[in-house]
Amino acid sequence: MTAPTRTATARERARAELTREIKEEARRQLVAAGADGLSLRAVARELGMVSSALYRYYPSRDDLLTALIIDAYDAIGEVTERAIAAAPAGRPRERWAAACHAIRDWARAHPHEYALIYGSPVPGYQAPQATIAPAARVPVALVGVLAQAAADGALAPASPSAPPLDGALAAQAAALTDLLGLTALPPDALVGGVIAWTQLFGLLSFELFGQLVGSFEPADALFACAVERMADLAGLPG
Amino acid sequence: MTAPTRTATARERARAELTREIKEEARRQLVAAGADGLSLRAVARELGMVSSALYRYYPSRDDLLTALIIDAYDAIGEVTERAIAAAPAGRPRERWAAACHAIRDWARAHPHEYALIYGSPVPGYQAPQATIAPAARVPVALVGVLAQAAADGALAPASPSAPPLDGALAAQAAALTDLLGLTALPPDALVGGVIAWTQLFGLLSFELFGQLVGSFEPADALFACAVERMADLAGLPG
DNA sequence: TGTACATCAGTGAACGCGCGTTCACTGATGTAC
DNA sequence: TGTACATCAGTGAACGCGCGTTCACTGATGTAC
Repeated sequence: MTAPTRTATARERARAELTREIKEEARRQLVAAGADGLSLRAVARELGMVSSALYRYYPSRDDLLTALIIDAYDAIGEVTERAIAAAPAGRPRERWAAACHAIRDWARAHPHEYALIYGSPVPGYQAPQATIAPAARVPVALVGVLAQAAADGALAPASPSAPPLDGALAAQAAALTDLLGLTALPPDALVGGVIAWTQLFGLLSFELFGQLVGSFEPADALFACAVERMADLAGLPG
Repeated sequence: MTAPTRTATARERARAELTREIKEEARRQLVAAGADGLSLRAVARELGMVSSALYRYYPSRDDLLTALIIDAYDAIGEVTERAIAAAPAGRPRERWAAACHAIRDWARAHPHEYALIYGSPVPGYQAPQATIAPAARVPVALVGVLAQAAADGALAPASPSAPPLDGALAAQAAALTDLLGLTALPPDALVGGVIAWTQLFGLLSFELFGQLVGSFEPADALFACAVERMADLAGLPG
C-alpha cells in the first residue's frame, strides 16, 4: 500500500504465499470436521508450523473462517457468472439452466464449502459485513438473467389471473430493483426470480444434506425437471 | 416389555422422567452451541449430576443427539399432520397452505431444532435407520394432500405443453407412489409435490439461516406468495 | 558496498479451559422366598 | 410380614485428548545512511 509500484520483496512474497497456504489447508480440513471442527492447531501441524505462528497471518480463528466463507461465496458466484456469460445472450432460458447446473456442479464438487455458506450458521460466529457482497453474487447473477430478458422484451408478463403482489412484498421488491439498478425488471418478476433462487438452493441442500436418500437419489433427473419448472416460475419462455 | 400390564415402579418412573429431562436440557443447550457444541458434561452439570451418570440413560453422546433428531422430526411432522387435518378436507389448496404455514411457524419457534434436522450434517455423525420414518412424516403428509386431491378428481392434469417425465425420474416417482400406496397419484403430480416440498424448505432455510437479511426480511409476504406459487406448481386448483 | 538499526516470522512454553468415556465403588430400590 | 439377595442409579477419580490465545524470545530479512 505504501509503495504499490515497487516489486514485492522476498518477505512479502513468502507472506502472501503462506497466507494462501494456510487458507488452503484450512479448506482441506473443513472436509474432515466441518466449520466447528476447524482447528488452528491442526492447520499449523499440517503445515509444519507451531500454532502460534498462524497469528501472524490471521488474527483469530474466526478471521480464518471468514476468509473461507468469502472464498466460497466468490467461487460459487464466479462459476455462476461464467456459466451465464458462456450461454447465448438471446436465450435467457438457456442461461438460466446453465447457471443452475453450474451451481449444482460446484456444490457437488465442494459439499463442505457449500455447507459452510448455505448450511446451519456456525454458533457464536457472526458473519462480518465483508461477506455480504460475495454472498450476493449468485442471486444478483440470477436475477440479472431475468432483467436482461425483461429489457429484451423476452419475459412472460405476469399471468392475468395471478393476484397482484402484496403491498409489503411489492415494496421490498421495488427497493431491491432500485438498489441493483434493474429498472427494467418488474417487481413481480423479481419475486418470481427470488422464489426460484430459494427453490434452487432448497433442492440442492436436500440433495447434499441427505434428505433425498432412498427416494430421489441420484437427483439428476429431479434437478433437471426442477430447473425447467423454475424457469417457468421465473417467467422465462421456453 | 417383560410385564407390560404391571404398573411402573418408582424406579421405572424416575428413570423415564430423567430420560426425558436429560433430553430437554440437551435441547435447551442446542440453542447456545448447536449440535456440535452439545456437551454431555454441560447437560449433567445443569441437572446437578455427575457426567458419568448420563451413561445410565444414553449410551453415548451420539445416541442423545439421535433422540433429539427424532423428536424434532416428530414434532414438525405432527404439526404438519395436525394442520392438514384441521383444514377442510374438500379444499386441498387450503390444506396445503395450512401445512406450509404450520411448518414455518414451528421452524421459527424452534430454529435450532430446525437447523439440527435441515441444516448441514454434523460431521462424523451418521444418522441411524431410526430417523428415517420420522423424517418422512412431513413429505408424506404433504404428498398425502395431493393424493387425496387426486382421488377426489381435484388435481389439475399435467399441462399438455409440459414434456413427459424423464424416464429415470418417472421410475423413481412410480417406486415411491408404490411404496407409499398412493396409487391414485400420477407420477408427475408426485414430482410436482416433491419439488414444492424442496421449495418450501429452501425458502425456510434461507429465512432462518440469514440469506434474506437486507432484502426480503421479514419474509412473511414472500413466504405467503411462495406458498401460492407452490400450490400452483403442485397442481392444486385455486 | 558496508554497517547499524528496525522490522518481522517463527519458536516453544505456558495458561486455562473443556471434552467423552471408563471403572470400581456405595447405597438405595426392588424381588423371591 | 420379614429377610437375603440381586439389580440398578449415581459418585468421584482418572485417562487421554484437544483447543484458542498470549508472551518473551531468537534469528533472519529489509532499510537508511
